[in-house]
Amino acid sequence: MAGDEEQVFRNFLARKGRRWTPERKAVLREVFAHHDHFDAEELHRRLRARGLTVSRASVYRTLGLLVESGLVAEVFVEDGHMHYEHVYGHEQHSHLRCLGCRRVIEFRDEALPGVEARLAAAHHFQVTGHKLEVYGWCAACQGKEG
Amino acid sequence: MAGDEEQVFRNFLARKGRRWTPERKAVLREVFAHHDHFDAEELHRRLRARGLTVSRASVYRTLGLLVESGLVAEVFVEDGHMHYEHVYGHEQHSHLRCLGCRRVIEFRDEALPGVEARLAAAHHFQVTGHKLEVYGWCAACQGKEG
DNA sequence: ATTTTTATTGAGACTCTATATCATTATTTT
DNA sequence: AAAATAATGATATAGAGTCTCAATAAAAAT
Ligand SMILES: [Mn+2]
Ligand SMILES: [Mn+2]
Ligand SMILES: [Zn+2]
Ligand SMILES: [Zn+2]
Repeated sequence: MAGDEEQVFRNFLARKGRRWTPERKAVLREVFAHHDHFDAEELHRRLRARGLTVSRASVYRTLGLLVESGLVAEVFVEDGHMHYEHVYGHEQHSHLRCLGCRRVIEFRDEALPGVEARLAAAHHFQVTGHKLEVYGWCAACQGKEG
Repeated sequence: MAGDEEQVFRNFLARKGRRWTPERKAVLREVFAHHDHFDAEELHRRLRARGLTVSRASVYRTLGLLVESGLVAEVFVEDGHMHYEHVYGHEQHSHLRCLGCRRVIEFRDEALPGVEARLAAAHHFQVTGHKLEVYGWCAACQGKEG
């Protein structure tokens, strides 16, 4: 299960008639090298820092494929652009965000599966996932709102 | 409480040393004229259609102020840009989105206040709000995933 | 192994959303 | 009425993300 993301991605690509390339491999590896939230330009920078030449266009394109495959998820918009995280091999979780220092705390809550189930039943939806962000002020930032 | 948004906005502006102008009034009125989800350009178009001349810049600026005041909320990103809704005078709700036809269903779930409360306690957060989106396929769109 | 087919790449142009600049105008205060 | 200062609109600018296309490389066919 863990470390298996390459096989999952290759299967996904094969199923869609897409190809496995060194660029896609490099992006996949970098995305799964750290557990953190990142954006496209940062990912591009990291790859270059490792001496791997993957164009900006290919980074964006591969990121799209990774999201489509379900290995990676869009987490939130900050500073006017999307941020991502790898999700394959990790428990589903949500994000608690401090409006002051912008710190992000990951959390799991047992109530969410119930919410999904109720919605599926009430609206005849085939629910595939959800995104929950909770906002507020962390202990350190409380009272600095002005 | 309902229809009170003008007074709330004027108070908000006064408190921040900002001014009440015809342009801000026009934007506020248009935002509260319909209950739907909209984007900045659409709002601008609607104002022009009414014969009101408010520049694009002022639309974006006023939208920012409305969000800051809490009268309006950012709901989701679609087609690469933000969508909004007025929230003042309405019960808090979340959004169920069909990945096929992009239809949006509003819903309320009793579990959410509990989630907020548990997070506040566990992380010493002063929680101010949350945003929940649930994704899936509506009855009409199921099986068209390809 | 060679050839053929076709997806991918990279460079840069381009689109679009959103913000910044700044001279002019309007609101608020004195 | 005058002074102070915030807001406006036109336009420029920034930034994220997509598109184009000729060259290249992966996979399939022979
Ligand atoms: Mn996370
Ligand atoms: Mn809504
Ligand atoms: Zn904080
Ligand atoms: Zn649908």
